[in-house]
Amino acid sequence: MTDAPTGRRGLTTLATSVYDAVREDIVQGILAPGTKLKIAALQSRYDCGASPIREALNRLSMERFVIQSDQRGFVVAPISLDDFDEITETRCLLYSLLLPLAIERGDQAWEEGIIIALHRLNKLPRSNDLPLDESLAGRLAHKKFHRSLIAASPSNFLIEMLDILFDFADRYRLLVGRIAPEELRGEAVREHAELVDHVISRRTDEAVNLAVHHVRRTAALFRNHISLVKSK
Amino acid sequence: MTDAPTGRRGLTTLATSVYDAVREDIVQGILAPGTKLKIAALQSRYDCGASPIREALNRLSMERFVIQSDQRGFVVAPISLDDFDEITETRCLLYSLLLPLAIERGDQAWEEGIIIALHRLNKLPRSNDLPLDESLAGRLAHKKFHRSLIAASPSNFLIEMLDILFDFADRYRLLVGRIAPEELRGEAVREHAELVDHVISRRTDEAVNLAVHHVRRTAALFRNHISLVKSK
DNA sequence: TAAATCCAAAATATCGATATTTTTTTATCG
DNA sequence: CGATAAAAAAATATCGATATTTTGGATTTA
Repeated sequence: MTDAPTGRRGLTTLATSVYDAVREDIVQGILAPGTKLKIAALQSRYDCGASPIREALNRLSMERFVIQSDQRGFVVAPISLDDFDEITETRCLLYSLLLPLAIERGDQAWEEGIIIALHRLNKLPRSNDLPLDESLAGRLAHKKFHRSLIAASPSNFLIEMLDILFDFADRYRLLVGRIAPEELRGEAVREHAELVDHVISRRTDEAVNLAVHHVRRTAALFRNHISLVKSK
Repeated sequence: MTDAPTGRRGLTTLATSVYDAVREDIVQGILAPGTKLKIAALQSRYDCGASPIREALNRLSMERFVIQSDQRGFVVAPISLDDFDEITETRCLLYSLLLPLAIERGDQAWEEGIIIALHRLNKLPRSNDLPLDESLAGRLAHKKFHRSLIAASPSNFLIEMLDILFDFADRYRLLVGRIAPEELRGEAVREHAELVDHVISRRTDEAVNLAVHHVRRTAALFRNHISLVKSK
């Protein structure tokens, strides 16, 4: 789920697990936008000293999940309609840019990566209470699917940026809450399949149009509700 | 010069000044690619404890100036031809994407920002020993000029990414050393003026072509020398 | 002599304590 | 009273010390 920067081998560090945990808590909205992140509070929450907490927050501030200001600590990144629109717009721009390049350059392994990612996304075990697209596993599979489409494009910088933007968008979606009625979920599944078809068949324009439409439509679904979200 | 994330008011922190210093040392090549960044060494170099050092390095690792691996510390990001090509390619892609949008959306303030940035770049006091484009002030002005061109585009995420990529590219340029003969510097000056002309006159295609050409030509100037750079 | 093992030295990650700075509260003055 | 100043409380940033992990030899072993 994470974009952790630390080349992870077997052993991890406290700083890294705090990073993971806080990041996920922010995306899930457990830590509300604007919340003050007090070191002492996080220390007791994660049962460690100040150093791992501060290292984690320093990392998150570079990703913009957290806002840091010298001598005044850290807050969870606030939300706004403008911010959301910019996230959506940037995602669309990057898909328009990268999808054609991936289609042009993609090889067999790339195609197969897409097929696998779609398969895994669709075959995820469904739980009754929690909608698939709010579960950690569901979100991760969805993110990996989106990434697989552009995996063959020539810029890892931009691929990673899209990953982060995906999580930003997910935060807004989760903050707004379960707004997607069943038929809309079905529509997403259909769009995914259709998108894969376009991409694999190298129908560049159709693929881009659908990808952008998919992002915009999903965004529009809950854009109106954003102003209702409670911040701190 | 910096992309420091910390909303800076009057007072700063040790962590932030170490962040600035190490970042600049990496861009200048004073800290060579691949160099192990030992906490104790940095402590005596910057005369502070481990915490500010580690916080600075954690920030830098998220920007990819530094590579972190859990339990094994930090190294200066290594260099490679592939990495350099990806940086160059991504910069070209982003200019192709953002410049048309900026031209389309830019208002008078945007135009004037470009004029000012170019003016400041050209009027910088020249010192005899250090070429302008290797001085901190010169590089900063150059970066600001490039940013001014796309400042009106709709994605701050991508504008900031280009800023970082500019510094990545500058690191390679500075590592390779003074390879730009006088006439080539003159050519850069001419290209800048021409580029501004295209942009302000809304000649989108010409502007994009020249911007991409400018980036690629500059990159090609020292690409061959990269393999000669000594890493650690 | 290449590989595996053990050990010492070095380095990292983390803790607990504290100086500094900011925030909140209380008191004072016009 | 509202504004301001002083004092107290809270929070941040940083230090110095230490447990843990990795690294780099020696040393042994197959």
